[in-house]
Amino acid sequence: MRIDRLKREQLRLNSRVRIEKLKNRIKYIAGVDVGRNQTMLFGAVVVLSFPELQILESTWAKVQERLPYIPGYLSFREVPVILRAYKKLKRRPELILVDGQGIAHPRRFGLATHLGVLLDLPTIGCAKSHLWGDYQMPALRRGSFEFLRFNGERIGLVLRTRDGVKPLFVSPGHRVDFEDCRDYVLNSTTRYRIPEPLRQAHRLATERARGWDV
DNA sequence: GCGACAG
DNA sequence: ATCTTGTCGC
Repeated sequence: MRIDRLKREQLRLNSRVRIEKLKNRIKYIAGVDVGRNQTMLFGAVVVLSFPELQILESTWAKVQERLPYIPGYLSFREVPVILRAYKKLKRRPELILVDGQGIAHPRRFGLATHLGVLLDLPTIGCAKSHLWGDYQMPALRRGSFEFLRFNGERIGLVLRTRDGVKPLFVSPGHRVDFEDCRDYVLNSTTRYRIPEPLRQAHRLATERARGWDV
């Protein structure tokens, strides 16, 4: 079956994943997201200054959808259009926030990890809901978190980005560690649940998707 | 067989 | 992901 080939590809690229502390101080942070309209996928990338969080540049691209959404294989559906948009950027972000899981995935290869490995750039997965791992609900205060675990091993964190609001499922994508995940997600989140780079990428992706009529 | 299941 | 009005709570 075709899914078996995708699974083998995840396992093959898996050996390149590195979970380690970010080396450099970040000045450019990006957010990427994908929107849909009929059979078209719209990928958006927005680069912001850090820690000011001012928008510096944004690009987008559209492509025909190739695969349906299959839990565990989201990256094969969304990575192509994200790469297309990414290539149009002039600036090179030093860290990318991705709408989806990092290593908090059945084969430790979620969308953020897949993108990070292909670009060989630091990435953090920020999912709005749970996919993999066990956890306890964190306290209600912004900044509170609990580790996401699989067989006792840490694979991410459930992080409260706003007081009393549903937490985010954050996990290392590539070249970052758990502490980086907490630091950068919290420091790029202002008055909403979603970190600013992702909010902006989502705005652009849905705006392009809605304005598209075959 | 049953429940879970990023976007 | 996307479709959508009202509504609950600070």
